[in-house]
Amino acid sequence: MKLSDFVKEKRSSTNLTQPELAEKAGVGLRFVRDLEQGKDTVRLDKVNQVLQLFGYQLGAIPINYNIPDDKG
Amino acid sequence: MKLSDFVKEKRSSTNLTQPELAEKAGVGLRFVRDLEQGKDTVRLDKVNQVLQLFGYQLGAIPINYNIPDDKG
DNA sequence: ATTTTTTATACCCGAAAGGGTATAATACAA
DNA sequence: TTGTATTATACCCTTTCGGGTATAAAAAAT
Repeated sequence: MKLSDFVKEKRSSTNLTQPELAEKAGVGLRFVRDLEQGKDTVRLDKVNQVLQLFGYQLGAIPINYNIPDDKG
Repeated sequence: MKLSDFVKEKRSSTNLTQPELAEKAGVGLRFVRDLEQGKDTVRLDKVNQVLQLFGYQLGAIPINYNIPDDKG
């Protein structure tokens, strides 16, 4: 799953708007938008600030490896 | 496992020097060094260029979740 | 110990990320 | 349709990443 879609999905399942997520994560609104639009030149630490809100973080995973979701 | 250690380990298990890895990945030598030194303000796309050489990529993983290694 | 190889730190600089903000576009509700 | 809420795009500006390079430190080899 693409990172951009992952963030979108987690955000909407948490009922957060982009401005709310930005504030909670401590990043700019512009960053949240770039991230959800799939911009891949974003900074690692900023991405992690966002993911941390959902209990996730960036890590190296084998290509084509699927991370199990929260349900198992 | 920390990303910096992951890269170091993969690189040395592939018998590559930092300059060699940089060239193969298409990034600068400075970047490889920053990455292995644990700098967390690096760019996502550049990290992926490096990880791709080892068959890995960055992805959102649950905090405290351990990715199985190549052996299974 | 000495030489060679590899890695770490430091500097300069162009390019671009990211924040703020404004506006347009879209989605949604009434 | 009209009005509201949310998201997308665009601009300006400051900060800094990342490349190149040089030098120092460390590691490895002889």
